[in-house]
Amino acid sequence: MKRSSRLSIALHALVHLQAQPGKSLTSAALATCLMTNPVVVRRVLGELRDADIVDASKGPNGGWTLSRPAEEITLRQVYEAMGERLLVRTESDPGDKACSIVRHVDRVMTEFLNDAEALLAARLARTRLSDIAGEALSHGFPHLG
Amino acid sequence: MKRSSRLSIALHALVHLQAQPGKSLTSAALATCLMTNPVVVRRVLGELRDADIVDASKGPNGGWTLSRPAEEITLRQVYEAMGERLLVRTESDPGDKACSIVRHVDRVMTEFLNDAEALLAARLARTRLSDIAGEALSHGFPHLG
DNA sequence: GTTTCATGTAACTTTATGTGTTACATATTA
DNA sequence: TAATATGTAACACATAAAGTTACATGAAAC
Repeated sequence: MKRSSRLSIALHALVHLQAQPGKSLTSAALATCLMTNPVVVRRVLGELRDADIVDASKGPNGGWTLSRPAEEITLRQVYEAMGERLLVRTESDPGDKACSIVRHVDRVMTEFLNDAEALLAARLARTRLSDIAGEALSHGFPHLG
Repeated sequence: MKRSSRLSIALHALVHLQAQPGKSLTSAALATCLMTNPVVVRRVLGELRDADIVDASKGPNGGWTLSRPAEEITLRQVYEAMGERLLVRTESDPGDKACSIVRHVDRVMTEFLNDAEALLAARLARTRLSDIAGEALSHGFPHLG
């Protein structure tokens, strides 16, 4: 499988949960939908649970549900809950820091990436789970402008 | 070594080339500076050569030089020459496309990432190699604003 | 309380990707 | 023609993500 499909898996699972309000879905059921493994689902949703985005309950009739309405869940919350980086890291070898040019390039790139990360986070905060889930919204993503 | 240090290697090499105007540096010399392997240097600079950012010459006194002044080389050109993505890919498993939710999430994420990519590219276009190389510019990266 | 079912998590395997390395062909200069 | 540098294929190695197995823990239903 591709690298870093975790965010995609998370969103996919959230859309499924939102599509069945009040009903809890098990890791196994979601894994079937997402064509992956129940443990993978638990690992991803576990991070969302720690961020109070979803709830997990054990035992019969247990499973996963949204902690709050889809209108109150932003993509930024999901993104930050997972500790994912949308931007690749471009750091150098640690043993390379003796070179002043390396340090300079690293610092310059780090500043750029930090700024860019904040920019993207702000954009993600504008989109709610309900925005990407509804059929009515087949127009796609709100444009970055 | 870390993931995706290619862009860092490229910038580091370009700064070195710019610091020695008119003088060609060999892959071996650059590899020593960058604490990596000559072949790695050739692989990275080879892509910049294809984009007419650097020139390579063989034989004695051969090596690498900038194709044009550092003021005329933008980070966007470097970035695009390398086919690098600053943003991670978040696509799903190909066999997963039967699910309409997967397709929808993928499309939505792809649109967002494409927009974000264009945004970042525009920012990168504002920065020239000469901006990050000069000692006078110890103030860091031009802020994204 | 016991059974059942679902999450929680550790441990390991598999797979993908980037990087390091060796080897050698090709081209250019003296 | 000898020396030197790039160009590139082929392979080894390291790392990280994902898949998998196994089992402990907890909650509901009977």
